[in-house]
This record gives sequence, C-alpha cells and structure tokens, in this order.
Amino acid sequence: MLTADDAVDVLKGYLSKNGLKMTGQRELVTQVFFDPEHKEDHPTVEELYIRVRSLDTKVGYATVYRTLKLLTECNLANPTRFGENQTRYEPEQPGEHHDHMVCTECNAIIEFEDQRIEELQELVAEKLGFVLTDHKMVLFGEPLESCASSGCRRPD
Amino acid sequence: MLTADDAVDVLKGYLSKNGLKMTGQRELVTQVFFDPEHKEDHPTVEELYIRVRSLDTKVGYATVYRTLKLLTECNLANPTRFGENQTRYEPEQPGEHHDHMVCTECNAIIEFEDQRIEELQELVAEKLGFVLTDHKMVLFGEPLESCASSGCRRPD
DNA sequence: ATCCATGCAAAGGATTTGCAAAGAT
DNA sequence: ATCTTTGCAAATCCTTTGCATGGAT
Repeated sequence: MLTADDAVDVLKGYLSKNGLKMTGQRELVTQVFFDPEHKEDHPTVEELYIRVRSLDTKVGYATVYRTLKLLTECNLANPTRFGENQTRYEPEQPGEHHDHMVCTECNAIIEFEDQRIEELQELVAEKLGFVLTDHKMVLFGEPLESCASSGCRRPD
Repeated sequence: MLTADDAVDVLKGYLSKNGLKMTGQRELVTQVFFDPEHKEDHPTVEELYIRVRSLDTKVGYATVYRTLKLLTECNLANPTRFGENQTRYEPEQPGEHHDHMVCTECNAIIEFEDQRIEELQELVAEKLGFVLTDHKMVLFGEPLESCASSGCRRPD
C-alpha cells in the first residue's frame, strides 16, 4: 500500500528527473490527496482545493490543477469522468487497477476489480490490432435495495 | 437497421408524447445525424453543426445542442467522452450496443462488441447489489502496425 | 544567480440559458 | 390563440494561461 509519504517520494523523483522543483504546495496537495481518511474518495479539483485550503489558506486554485496534472503524469493520479461535467481524480496504487460502479440513485461511486474482464479487454484489443495501454470502464446501475439500507455512500 | 427516417419517427413519437413539437430543424439534425454516409462517425456537436449548416445556413448552434439532448432522451443518441474535452455523439441502434477502442497514435475510434464482457459486467453489477442499466467502456491502445498501414481511420 | 513555481486574474473552450421574434398544433 | 422553438448573444462552468513576484537549487 502506497502511503502519502511514498507518493511524495515518487513525485520528488519525477520532479528532479525532469528539472522541476518540489515545493511546499506540491507536497501539501499530494499529502491531502493521499490522506487515508479520504482513500475511497474520487475528489474533484474543487473538493481537493477545499481540503487543501483548510490547511493552508494561501494555496491557489491553479496550483491544485497544476499539481494534479503532475501527479497524473507520474501515475499517482487517475482522472476519470463519471458522467458529470467535471473530472474526478483518484489516487493510484501502482500495479493495482479498479473500475467503477455508479449508483443511479445516489451517485455513489463504488470501486471494483474483475480480472476476467481485464483479460478479455486485452484479448479484444489484440484482435483489433492493438496493444492495450489503458482503459476506462464505468458501470451504471440501480441498487437492488434502496440506498439508505445498502452500502451506497453519497460522495457529495 | 434503423434508418434516418425511422429515427425521425421515433423522435416524433417522443415529442408528441411530451407535448413538444416537430420542426424542420429537428428533422434536419436527425437526418444528418443518421445519414448512412457518416454511420461510423462519432461527431462532436461542432462537426454535426457544420454538416447541418451546409444544408441550411440558418440553423443555430444552440438548436443542434438542444436537438441532440432530445435525441439522447429518446435513446437515439449516445453521448460519450473519448478523453477529449468535448462530447461525441453516436447514433443508437435499438438493441445494439458496442464499445470503443481508441488508437493512441491517430485517435481513430473503432467500434467493437464483446458479449462475454457484457455478461461479466452484469454479473459484477449484480454482485455489488445493482441492476446494470448502462455502461461506458473505452479501451486505449497502440496499433501493432503503424496507422498508415492498419485499419485506423483518422476521424478528424 | 538562475530558473521554476505561485497566486491572481484574465482568457479559453464547451455548453447552457434568457429573450424577443417566428413557428407549430 | 396558445404555447413551443428558434437564433442570437450573453452567461456559465470547468480548466488553462500570462505575468509579476516569491521560492528552490
């Protein structure tokens, strides 16, 4: 399991390798993004900005955007659209991959992994003449029981 | 196979059922959207607007947006994001479903269908306590042969 | 000392909306 | 006649960028 500190280290490596600099803001954004308390969140830039702001009121919106772009470049963040008009980001665990199920009743985002689907995706890509480099899969569904009683958590 | 005229009929039904009105613009947009010559396209609003404009210079941008929203409501259009900052729409065939493979070299969008994946998606949803109502799956991959020689068609 | 990063505000691009005029039932 | 739709422009939302200042190596 990648801790927030590990993530900061990975970012540091990426930055120095590219002649860029580690800064207090970049570290703070990374720490907040990887905070285990929000592990299952899929925050928007705004949500992350608010969390960062509560720790340092001077950080600008653009810095959060720019840092998230950096984190994406070094595979620490994964941007995804869940049918809304804004990008959500989730912390990446190296070597792990999961897809998402969105509850049509309460918009909760539930993570899952299915190795059989992943394998089939590679096969399909190959049959089409490609080497699979990435994929996005989002399932939408109605909960069998009402959300109140089920595991759905309203993310916003 | 749903023809453009069939689509117009479906739209008419939807409109009258909802106290809305068929208009020349709505019919034109629908015809252009379902034009068999562009069957495999996944046009953006702008691309569609340009095609519509070439037939009737007086149609407004907003009308194309609004018509596409109506078509989506009656399941004649399916909006999807392919990692760009704009929505692409594809004509829907009732009872048919396909997913997409995007070429990372030339951005060609290739359609495919895989029944095994569809089945697994339903199983996964069920196991999570949902009835699958929709899904989006986009694969990204590098072409085994360079695009020039392979089946990739540059869509834009 | 030299570059890079920051914060702000302005710009950008996609999409939506308000409104007066035109159109459909 | 009534209510909807249209086209235009303005507004909105998310995201990116330019620039002067502050910060990291």
